Amino acid sequence: MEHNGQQVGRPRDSRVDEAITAAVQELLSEVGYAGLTVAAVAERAGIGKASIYRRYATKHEMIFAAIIHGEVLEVPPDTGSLLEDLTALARVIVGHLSNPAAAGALMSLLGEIAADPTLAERFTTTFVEPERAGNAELLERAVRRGELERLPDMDLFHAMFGGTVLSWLFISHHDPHDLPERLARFACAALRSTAHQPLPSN
Amino acid sequence: MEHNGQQVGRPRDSRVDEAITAAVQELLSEVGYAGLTVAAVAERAGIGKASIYRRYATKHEMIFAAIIHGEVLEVPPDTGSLLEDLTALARVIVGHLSNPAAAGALMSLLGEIAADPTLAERFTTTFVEPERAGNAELLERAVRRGELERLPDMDLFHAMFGGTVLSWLFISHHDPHDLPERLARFACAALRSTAHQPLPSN
DNA sequence: ACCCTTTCGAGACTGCAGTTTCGAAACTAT
DNA sequence: ATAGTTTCGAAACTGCAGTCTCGAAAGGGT
Repeated sequence: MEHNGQQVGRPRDSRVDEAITAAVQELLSEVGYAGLTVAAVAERAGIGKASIYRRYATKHEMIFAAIIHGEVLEVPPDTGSLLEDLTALARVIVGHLSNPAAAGALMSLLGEIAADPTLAERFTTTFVEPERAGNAELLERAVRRGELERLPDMDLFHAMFGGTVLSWLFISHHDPHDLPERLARFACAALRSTAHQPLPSN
Repeated sequence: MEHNGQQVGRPRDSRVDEAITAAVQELLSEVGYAGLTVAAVAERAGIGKASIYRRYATKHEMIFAAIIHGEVLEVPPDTGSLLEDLTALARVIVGHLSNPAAAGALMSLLGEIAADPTLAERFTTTFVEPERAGNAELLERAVRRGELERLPDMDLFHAMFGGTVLSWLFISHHDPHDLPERLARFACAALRSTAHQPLPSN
């Protein structure tokens, strides 16, 4: 019998995992999402395709894993001001989404996600939830600081903040240069306003 | 020589165009974006695949054309209230984006657009510009009505409003049921606030 | 030592879907 | 009529995702 959770058989070579994610990231920036082939990834990584499919069920999952590799969306440090905190947050998001390779990949991935509940689930727990929590943490700081009376509609705020950046970059195709300042000012004004009149219509 | 703008050669059969868009729309709602194949479209339309590729450079363009077929994003009628106008606008957007078929198609298309400037250009003039103009018209009504002192940062507002719906549906995967009311209330508060203190930090 | 299991790289194989080619048909101009 | 051009549907072509097999290697259990 086996001793504990130890696996029998030859253990996986962690360098293979790294080689795969590295190859995907490289090729993603070279040929883009649409031009990326599993065979090319295997060749670039110096491994067999079987080693890829032993880890990921589909090509999309492989790319997904490579994209999120170490992509922890960290909350910017406390600046002491809600406006500046939001500006910093917007800058982080813009920074992550400005990488043109990851950009197209993310959108294509969202297309896949719309048709694949499993992938959607993973995407939510990996990306959406942590980011939402980060947003909440940032706003809680403002509440503790006294800048806001209470937390706003967090679901809405989260969708609004990230969604605005997304739309700005990939739908409007505007220059992200001064987006952080403009968005932060807008969001800040909205937050202060809604916090004081939380349910104006009822 | 040719007489006027008349084309020489066999004229295109307009029924082919209609058959294509109809087949795409049907199949899109039956099998979704990922499951849609050009062969299936051709078969359903009773035509050859060449007739499709003579009209559209890629499968994505074909789907894009079928989706936007007659999909003019109309501005909701004047309700006499900014809040209700925004609610109606949000409902229109949610309505358009709630079709699960169009959902995946739009996101996949955005992925294509990120790597195809030609497609991006067409998408902008066909979708983005008219929608932005519609948003502006709705806000101008509020200004004329006296609810707002001036138009806000329209680039930002447009990205915010549509982007929030997009993120809400396709990233957060929340129920769109009460989104229009919540978004409209949020946007309304923000607009009134920013309009009264347009440049608070300078 | 000897088995058993699993991973490894390599490559062949399969099935499908996007794209192109082809001969026939439809139309205009001369 | 005839030539030239373009569209038509059918079928062939191409390329890739995904699967499978192979012999070798790396572990652990007994």
